Amino acid sequence: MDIPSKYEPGKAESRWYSYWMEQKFFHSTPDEREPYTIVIPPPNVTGVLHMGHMLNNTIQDVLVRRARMQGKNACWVPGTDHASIATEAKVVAKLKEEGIEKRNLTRDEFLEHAWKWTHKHGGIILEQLKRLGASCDWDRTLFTMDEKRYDSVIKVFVDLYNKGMIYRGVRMVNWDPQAMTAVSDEEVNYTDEKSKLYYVRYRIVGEDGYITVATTRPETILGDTAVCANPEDERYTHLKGKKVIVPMVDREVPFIFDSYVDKEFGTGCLKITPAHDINDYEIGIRHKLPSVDVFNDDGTISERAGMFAGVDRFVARDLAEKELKARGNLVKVESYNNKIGRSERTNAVIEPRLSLQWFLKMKDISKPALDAVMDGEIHLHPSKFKNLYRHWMENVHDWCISRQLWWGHRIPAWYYDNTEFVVAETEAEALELARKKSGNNSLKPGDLRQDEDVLDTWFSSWLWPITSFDGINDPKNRDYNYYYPTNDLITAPEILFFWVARMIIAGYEYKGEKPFSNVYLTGLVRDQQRRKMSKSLGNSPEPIELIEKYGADGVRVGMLLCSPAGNDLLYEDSLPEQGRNFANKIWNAFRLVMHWQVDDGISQPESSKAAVKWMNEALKKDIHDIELNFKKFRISEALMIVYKLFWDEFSGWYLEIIKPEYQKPIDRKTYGATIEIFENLVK
RNA sequence: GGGGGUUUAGCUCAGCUGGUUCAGAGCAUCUGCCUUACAAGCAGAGGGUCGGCGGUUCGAACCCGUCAACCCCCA
Repeated sequence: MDIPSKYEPGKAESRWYSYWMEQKFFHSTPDEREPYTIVIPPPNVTGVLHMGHMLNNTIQDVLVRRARMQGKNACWVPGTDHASIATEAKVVAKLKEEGIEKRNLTRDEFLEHAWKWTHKHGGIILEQLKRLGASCDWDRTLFTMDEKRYDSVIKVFVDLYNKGMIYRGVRMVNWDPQAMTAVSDEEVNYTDEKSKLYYVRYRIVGEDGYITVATTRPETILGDTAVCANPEDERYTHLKGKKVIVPMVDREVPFIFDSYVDKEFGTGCLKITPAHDINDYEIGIRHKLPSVDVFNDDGTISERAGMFAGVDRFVARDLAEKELKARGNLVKVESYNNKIGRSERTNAVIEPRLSLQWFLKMKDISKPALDAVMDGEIHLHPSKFKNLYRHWMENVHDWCISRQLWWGHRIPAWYYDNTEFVVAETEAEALELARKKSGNNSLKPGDLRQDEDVLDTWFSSWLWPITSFDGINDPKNRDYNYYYPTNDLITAPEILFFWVARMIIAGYEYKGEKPFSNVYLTGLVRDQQRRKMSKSLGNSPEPIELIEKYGADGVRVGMLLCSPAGNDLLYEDSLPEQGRNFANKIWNAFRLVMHWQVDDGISQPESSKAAVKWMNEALKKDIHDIELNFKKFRISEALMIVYKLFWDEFSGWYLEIIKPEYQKPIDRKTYGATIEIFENLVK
């Protein structure tokens, strides 16, 4: 028998994987065994595998395979996420390349393009996961917008609406003018950026004087409805009850006092634009100020502003500067660093904006989810995230769940006149409800108009552990009652709130039970300069190429060895190299043992006998330690024990001791024991 | 501005309720070896005021205070 001295992972891995698939080793159906369940954090349907996925899914694979070896009925449910904004943006961009503008398409036409795109790219990432060796139950593959998942989301929306937990209202939202949709608070990233601070003077009505206001956004002056100072600021107390004139539009607005204003900042005097700043909005409510929305959906200035109509907001800023200067209202301009909110999806500067949206009340519904983590019903690993979780859950805001997009679950609300609407699962039910509610029995289907907006993507993924087993449509079904609650959830800390917290909330609301017992938060994969690996930076290696070069197991062992829970992983090529070397080490140990001839005639030397005993003890001790580490979700450490056990104890000492002289046979007893040890090790 | 976290070898990190596994592991480095399983290997070696300062204690990487640096989240 000739075995090459170098392990060739490519061949072995693909052969084993097809064998596993053919034998349906990963498939699970409910039986009398204890279940072990993981639902995959669904990757973006049109995405491709990146380093984070590799780390994340490797950990899941380890846990699932371990459960399987422990005799549990292990089920790992794969699937993909429709990723509303991201996918829609990609489709829009692709259509644009073909010379098609989204606004020239009907909703249905656009969705047809989007589905085509999804079908074309949707399978890629799942195939890549197979290359990685992920032992998912592929027969259960799901999509957040397949029929059952879609229906579940609609049902839940209707249910929450009927319980009075979903409402429609005008609120300040984060508006992304490029995607032309509202985004949630969590989808806004704040960065320090250089900007200018403009000092602008406003004439005081009935006096000769001016007051000066500092602002970073002179274009919003058009929407000012007050000027405000701190009530304790003596510089301005004499202006009580006075009015001032807004420059450019010459509107008379009151001078008011509110303790929100920081005396130290700028001139201590703040212009109030309730339509375009969250704090101004709140001050506006307190002082019953009107609000003037000066922007259009795409970030250009609207007719309502009174000037610069149709001009982009950043161009308008420069125009406003010139205009103010020309009118003698501009006192000075300073350079200034301030925090700018940008959309996570499009990187466009977020515009705080008043808008009519759908919201989910979070306060009551999130209570059980807070308790579950605090009481240890659900464990976060590492536990340092507990405090963070509590802080967030105690300060939840209502969740803006509507998005001005087409790709997603369309809000099941039907309007039968401009403001009146009903919420129902189907149009037929809606019609019936509308007739009842309006008292107008002659309403026809054509009189109903469905809400144009879709739901936030997280409004489907927060149900994922439930809908994976169709628990909303059919709560009595066998899978749901067998697999739920799932055991462990593996994900990145950045979506602890986006997703994890909300899944816990949904779990208690719809099943009265936690969705999982353990949450393992992985670190981020970064490069040597600690930069997050990303496509745009181009600092990420291509995962599939790595697999080809080092073998999937090599890459996986390498990554796992140095990524304790919650710690970032600084990637370099030496990692998969180490993994590959380990695979090679195993290969060669196997090769050595396979070459031995067995002779029943010779007896076992004392040295071998002792070695077998010693090796088995070492093995027993390490298995015990490995168990302990798994219990604490210290997977890196567990793997390191295996690594050292195999490399040092087994290969370094044991094999050297029992190794017979060159070309001499080995005794039966030692051989048998060795094979047994080997098999235990490989597990 | 509020909260959380981190700081131990060149790098990534262990180190539990203070005391014989307390200064550790892997990788990297250096030296010597192509020795019949493996050079993707083997044998050996070096390397740290445990962020700074102060305190508690018979005793501190570990507890307390303080300062510093870095990271994350929220406004």
